Amino acid sequence: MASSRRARLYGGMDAEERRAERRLKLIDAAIEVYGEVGYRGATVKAICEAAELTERYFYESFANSEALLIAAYNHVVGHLHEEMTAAAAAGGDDAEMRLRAALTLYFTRLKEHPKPARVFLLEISGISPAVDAVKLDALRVFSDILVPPALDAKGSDKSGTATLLSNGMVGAVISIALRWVSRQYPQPVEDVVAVAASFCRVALTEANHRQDPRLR
Amino acid sequence: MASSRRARLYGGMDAEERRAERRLKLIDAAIEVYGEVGYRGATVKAICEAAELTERYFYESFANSEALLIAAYNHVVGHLHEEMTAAAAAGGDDAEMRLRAALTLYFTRLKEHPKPARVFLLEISGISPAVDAVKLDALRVFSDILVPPALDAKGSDKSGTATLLSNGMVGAVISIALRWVSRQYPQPVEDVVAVAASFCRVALTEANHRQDPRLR
DNA sequence: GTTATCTGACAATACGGATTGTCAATACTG
DNA sequence: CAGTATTGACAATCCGTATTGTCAGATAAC
Repeated sequence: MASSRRARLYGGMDAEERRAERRLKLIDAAIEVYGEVGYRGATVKAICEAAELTERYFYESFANSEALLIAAYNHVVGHLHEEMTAAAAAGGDDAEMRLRAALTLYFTRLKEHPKPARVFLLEISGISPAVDAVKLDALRVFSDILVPPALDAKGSDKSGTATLLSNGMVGAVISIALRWVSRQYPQPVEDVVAVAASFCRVALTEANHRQDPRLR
Repeated sequence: MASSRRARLYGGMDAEERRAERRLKLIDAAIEVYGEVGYRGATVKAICEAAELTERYFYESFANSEALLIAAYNHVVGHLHEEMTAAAAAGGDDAEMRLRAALTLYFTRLKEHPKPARVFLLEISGISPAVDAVKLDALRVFSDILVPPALDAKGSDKSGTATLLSNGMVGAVISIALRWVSRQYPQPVEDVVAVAASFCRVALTEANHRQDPRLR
């Protein structure tokens, strides 16, 4: 019963496995095509051609273009965040060190993969409420990786200042990244990291100052 | 000859004047409609209805939807920047004071006009290269208003750090603004200004530190 | 009042892409 | 090998909007 008759194998693969493979190919192809013509310029047909699949398989895995965009975004960003978290952990106990490690990894990857960078930095905005929600979620994670929310800030922030700070920080980093990418990396990674870090430091230190307003 | 036969008057207006008036009505209507359904959801027809004009007049003044978007953007942002410049000037000689004055005006206006705020903060990105160029230009102006480029920084920045700093600063402010607007203004203007200013201060002070790297 | 100009409503056309459907070719199973 | 599941190519349909065109009615000039 446990291994009830499985679906016919093709290329040594389960029906499920084949489906999963096609799904991945579509995601990879989408990233590629988005990078060429942007999300808006990307037609279902073009993506399918790039994936060497036909439209039928598109709708097998995704309800519509937007679903694929979200899947592709999560695919890329999820992996990136994992790497950043690992890099931060490897950075030791010092908040400053971990921050720099995470940022360095971030900008390094951005430089290694220009195509997805452009799309997922820029075009991900304003597509639809669903996409925006996904992006907001990712940005929250991003922020928490860079500057982990202090436990002791729990009660001391009824005003929502912490939210503003983390917004600003993420906005600064993303904005720097965006321009750096679209100008094709005019500055070395270290310089970019240094500047980005100086904005993150605002969120890092300002949160503490807040505890004792007299410091400012 | 000087006052050669002008076009027939309608409603006491020149042909030119009527055209200009229609153009303005279209821009106002566009801002309204964009605010309701977003730029992408805004059809030519809907905008024309809101403007109480027919499509014919749309194409009289604009080559296509994108042209109207750009015109509307420049209309709103141009005015805003004028006001910010004035506010900054009224702030006196102190860079910090001028910064706060400009930011206060900025966030105050944002709160007064939620609809255009959303569109021109968010949806303006990634429409097309032409629109992006217009936006980049506006952001440069914005940056220069907040933190006027120091004259003495001329030679000391071959690395493009100043560019990175101003990108980050603008990114932080815009990002804060965006979320603040879409969350319907949870914090008072003063708090938002204070946090935004702390990010701007990075660009303000970091530029100086750069002159003597030992300071950091 | 007559005529030329301008206006508003709306029809006609054009276009591009999403989504679904058909069918023959191919790859596996027994 | 015969039979069925699976695939790939592509046609057919659907849908919505941009853009252009038509025409009767309204408005100003003389």
